[in-house]
Amino acid sequence: MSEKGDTKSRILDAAEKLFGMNGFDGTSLRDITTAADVNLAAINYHFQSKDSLIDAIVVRHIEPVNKKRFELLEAAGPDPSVEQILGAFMGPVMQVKADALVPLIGRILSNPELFVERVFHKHLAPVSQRFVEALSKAWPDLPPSEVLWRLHFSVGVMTHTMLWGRIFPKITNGVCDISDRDALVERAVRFVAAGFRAPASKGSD
Amino acid sequence: MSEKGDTKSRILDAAEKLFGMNGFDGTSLRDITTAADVNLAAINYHFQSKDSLIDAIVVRHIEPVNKKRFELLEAAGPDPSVEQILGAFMGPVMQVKADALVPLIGRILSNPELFVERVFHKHLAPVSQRFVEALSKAWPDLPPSEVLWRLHFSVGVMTHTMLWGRIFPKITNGVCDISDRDALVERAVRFVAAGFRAPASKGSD
DNA sequence: GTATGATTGAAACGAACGTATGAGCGAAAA
DNA sequence: TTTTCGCTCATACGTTCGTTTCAATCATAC
Repeated sequence: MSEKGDTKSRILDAAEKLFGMNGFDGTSLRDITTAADVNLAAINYHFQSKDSLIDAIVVRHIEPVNKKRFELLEAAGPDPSVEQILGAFMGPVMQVKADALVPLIGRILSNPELFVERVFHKHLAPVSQRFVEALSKAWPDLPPSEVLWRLHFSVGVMTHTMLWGRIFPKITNGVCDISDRDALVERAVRFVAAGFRAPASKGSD
Repeated sequence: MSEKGDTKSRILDAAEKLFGMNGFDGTSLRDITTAADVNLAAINYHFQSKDSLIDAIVVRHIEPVNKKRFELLEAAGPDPSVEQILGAFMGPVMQVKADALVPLIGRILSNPELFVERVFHKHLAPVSQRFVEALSKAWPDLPPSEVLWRLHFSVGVMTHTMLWGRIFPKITNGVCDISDRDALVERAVRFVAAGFRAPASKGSD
């Protein structure tokens, strides 16, 4: 078992691709089993339900990403720059290998219902906390609440870029192409890092 | 006809609220007609289909927003600052009156399928073009493609903020609250304006 | 009053969905 | 060989969906 082309893997591969392309609601289990060339019941055998399948996919990719995030943050030393911190935060997400995963991650991060209950509390709260700490240390003038706001904004930049990466070049005559992932991260980090260095608003609570 | 509480208006009001809360796929016509206290067939009588209803809602709100955007840009004079331009771009969206519309706008802007075919080409391409021009003029060092990238990022900030505005405060103990809309716009504009002022990447095509 | 056209009502349609069932298969264990 | 067990198969269940139908109702014009 567990060879590359077995049923379970084929389901996951097809599901990731289709969920990314058409969204979670826009993809039926029959779409997945047809694309994966497996029987419809295989999904309910290997996973228990559609929701559990989504969870499995999310967890499968979010764990290595977070591991990489912490590694990069550690590797940046005791006093990382804002660019290094944000690069560690955004890089592992935006540099995900398979192209099919790019829009999928956008879907996950732009789906509050799915996200809050099943992803945030479990997998992202500690990440958020750790990076807010690092950013507060690197930029002490900024109130913690403002750091959280700007990290929130940065997630928006990241999410939007990935969700639209497949479509946006088509409506801009190929300008905003995301195929060069390293350049993309550099560009995004440059943007949000400058945003972080903006002076704090007066009334930031 | 056309009094405040008539069938057509009640459908629109209920639909906006429910689409914002639960998404387009997550809201059935029966949900809408129940909330609006109208008959199920009323939707297919006043609008032809669910898709047309969505279109009607989108168009109803996107036109005044774009009108306001151009007005603010004009009012900023012949040489507006980056802050003024971005304020004109983001303000009318984020300052939308009814609270129910906030997540709805997030839904619209984070739904590529709906967006590209039915919204972008019709309603947003001219807006994008006009604001890229203004930003290029205000910040001549930046290549036009980089301006487009950063406007793209700014839309991400805006979209994410609105889509998560209802939920994010709950998972941050009330920190990122969006109820003060003016402060929100000021905060977001401050962030993205600083991002725009970052030096251009080397290999920006 | 009566006819007319716009609107609303209850009910049903076919299709697609997630899920469940139980027989059948093949390889490893006995 | 026989048994066992993980897995796949065709098929169907019950629900919900968007949409349609057509009779009933209402306000207005004649």
